[in-house]
Amino acid sequence: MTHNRRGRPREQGIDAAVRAAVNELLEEVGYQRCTVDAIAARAGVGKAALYRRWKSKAELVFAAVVHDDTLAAPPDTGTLRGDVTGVLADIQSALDGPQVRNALPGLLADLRTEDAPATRLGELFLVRERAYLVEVLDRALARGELARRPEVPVVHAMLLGSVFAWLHLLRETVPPGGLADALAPGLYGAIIVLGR
Amino acid sequence: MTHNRRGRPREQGIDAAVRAAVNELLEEVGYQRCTVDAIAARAGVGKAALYRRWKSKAELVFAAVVHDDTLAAPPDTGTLRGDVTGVLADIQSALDGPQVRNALPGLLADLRTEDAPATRLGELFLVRERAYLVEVLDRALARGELARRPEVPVVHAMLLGSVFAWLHLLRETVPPGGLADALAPGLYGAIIVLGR
Amino acid sequence: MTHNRRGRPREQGIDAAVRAAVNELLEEVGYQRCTVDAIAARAGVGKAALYRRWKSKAELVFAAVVHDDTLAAPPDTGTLRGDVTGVLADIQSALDGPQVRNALPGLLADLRTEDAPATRLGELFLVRERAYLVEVLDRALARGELARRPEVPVVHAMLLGSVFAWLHLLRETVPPGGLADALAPGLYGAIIVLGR
Amino acid sequence: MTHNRRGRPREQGIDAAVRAAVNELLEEVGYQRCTVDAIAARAGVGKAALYRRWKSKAELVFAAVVHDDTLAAPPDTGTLRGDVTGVLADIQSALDGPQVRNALPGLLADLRTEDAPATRLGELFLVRERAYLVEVLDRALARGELARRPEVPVVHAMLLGSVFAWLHLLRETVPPGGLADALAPGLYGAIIVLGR
DNA sequence: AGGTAAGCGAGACGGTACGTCCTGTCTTTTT
DNA sequence: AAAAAGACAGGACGTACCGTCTCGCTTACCT
Repeated sequence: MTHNRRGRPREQGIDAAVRAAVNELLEEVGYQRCTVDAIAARAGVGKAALYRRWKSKAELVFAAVVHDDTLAAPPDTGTLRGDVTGVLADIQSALDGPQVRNALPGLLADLRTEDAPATRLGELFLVRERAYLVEVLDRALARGELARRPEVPVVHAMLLGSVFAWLHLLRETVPPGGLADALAPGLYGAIIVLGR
Repeated sequence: MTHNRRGRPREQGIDAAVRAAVNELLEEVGYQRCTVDAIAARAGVGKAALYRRWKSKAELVFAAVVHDDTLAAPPDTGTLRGDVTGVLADIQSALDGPQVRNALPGLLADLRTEDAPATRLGELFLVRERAYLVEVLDRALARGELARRPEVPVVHAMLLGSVFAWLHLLRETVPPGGLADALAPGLYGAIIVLGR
Repeated sequence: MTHNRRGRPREQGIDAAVRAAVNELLEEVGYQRCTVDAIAARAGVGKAALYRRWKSKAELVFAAVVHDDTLAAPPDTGTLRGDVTGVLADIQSALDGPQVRNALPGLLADLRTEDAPATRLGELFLVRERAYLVEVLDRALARGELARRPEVPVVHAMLLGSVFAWLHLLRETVPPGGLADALAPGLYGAIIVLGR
Repeated sequence: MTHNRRGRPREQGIDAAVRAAVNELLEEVGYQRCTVDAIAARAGVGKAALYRRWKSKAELVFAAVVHDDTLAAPPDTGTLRGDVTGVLADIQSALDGPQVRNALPGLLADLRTEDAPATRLGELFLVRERAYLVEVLDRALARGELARRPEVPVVHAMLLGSVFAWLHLLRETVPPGGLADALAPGLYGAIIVLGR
């Protein structure tokens, strides 16, 4: 359960208002100039309410940027090829979008600084992503598309990394057919080779 | 030529002292707490001397962290498989190491903020990397290992992204056989499929 | 009567518990760090209960620090000289003591800020003090020790101010014979001169 | 000497600009709402420049409010009676005035909180005041107006305290003839009695 | 040989953000 | 309706860092 039964309960609307404020500010001014004071002001909220919920700006922004429905459902398209495309599209939808695109580099930098719980939040996201991946691979095994399951971290790194590199390292424009379609052939091939 | 002929010439030892100071500090305290003041103090140098050479902390750290011999020689091992492993090893050697590992996320965040010349430095690195990649692919074409040259940005994203994700997103430990060897099979397969 | 008959009656012990908590905290940490939250916590009381009784921290602390028996009885020693010593002792007992000594400066600062009713509390205290003073002077007139009654505010300022300055401005240690005895001769002389 | 010979020297105008800003703000909004940020903004100065010179808001305001010429010259009027009036006028001029009047209570409260150096600043002022007092008393001894020198702290408390109480405790309006003239007769009488 | 332009270490400067703290109010549930 | 608990808005404080500027000094080039 989330908090004690005694005392005034946390106000419901605040989380939503903050999430909205953060996303607006990220889009308008980017991560660095998305100030905690500005967030509080735009959300009509005191800074104390923010720090009562999140322990730093980084965690706050992370929580605002990662929606619950991100990576909501593992796709099942009937073929490994289709599933890989689906996973890539999910990853892209999580890493793309004006807000995340602005936030991610700063977030990576700030979360790394924080003692341990950098893990807490990031892992939460990655763990779910990896679970989807395992499911996709297991389905392919069941279908006979793979003879054995490749190392999951390797596949994870290739899929997640390819999307991330495209968006944040190479800073290429997203190709007309969609990023997932551009990356899927090669990464599908990689998985097939690893699972032979 | 780098500057006017008049006046006192720039002192020679400073670049080396600064590079050393930055690398020590990155390893000891990470990027965020690797302060410009701390760098200057440790290098026994005034801040003005730093800003005379580099236009921001990010460029300074970037310059200190990227050695000239990074990606020095394009590997030629006789096979695409071997060349891919070589490129991956080069990428790893550029992204790994205690300093870069600490610096990279912060660097990505700060360079993104800076107006245009974020490009200047980052691109310089990426452009060379991409040239090596083109050479590797062309060699494979010449050998008949590939029928056509895959989209270079796609290959680039897969290779660079896989290493980056392993080190900075998934934060996995480097496997005993080496990261390049772990990633090479799948990525080699991907290139083969794309070049068919 | 002070409040409606309906609903739960105000709990009796609260005033005493708060007074005790305030005095403990004043002694332990001083006025500024004697937080309203700390008072409530130590008294085992909600903050609302405090603000239902007093309209600000300053009034709360003031009420806790001024005992009812402060300046309880106007001394009558038979001589002006003795009466002055008595008044001084009363003033000292009101301004001295570990709690008041810690509280007074902060109290003065905060009460001054508050709109009008700063007066309400402070005056209450000063008015009673002044009444005692008038009585003392009138007795001296009746005895023939004074020919005319000196300006009361002047006398009041001299008596109260001397004690306050000793304790809070000069921060001298209280002399062995007692502060009242140290100050009485001079101030008695002053009154005599003024009443000649 | 005021600072090291190396490095950029402290800018001269800042102290004056800050002093002016503080005095304006004290008069306009009082001590509590005379914010450090507001001071910095009005003085056109960064907060760092303030905290480089003074270690807290209280010390900053104190320094701005106590001019060097406060209590500049010990008066010599030829008679103790005149000298006492002069000292009282000096004290009043130090404690009165729109700024000091607004600042003093808050200052007393905040300086008391700070560890030791509350002393540093306050004492500086009191020590000079006491020195003047000693000189006045010694002159009176030399003239034969006093047979022996009264306890200085007692006299100090009476003079300083009377003015302070008038202005900050009783909050009486300053009488038409001037506060010094109203208080001088009684306090002169007190000193005479003590010095008999 | 001396002037001068640019370099140098040191450190102060304006600006900006962070995270903490505290006050006075409000909102729960319980009594 | 009052109680304890504790969340809320607002706002100040003091710290930290960045990139710039200003000292007094030093070093090489160019007259």
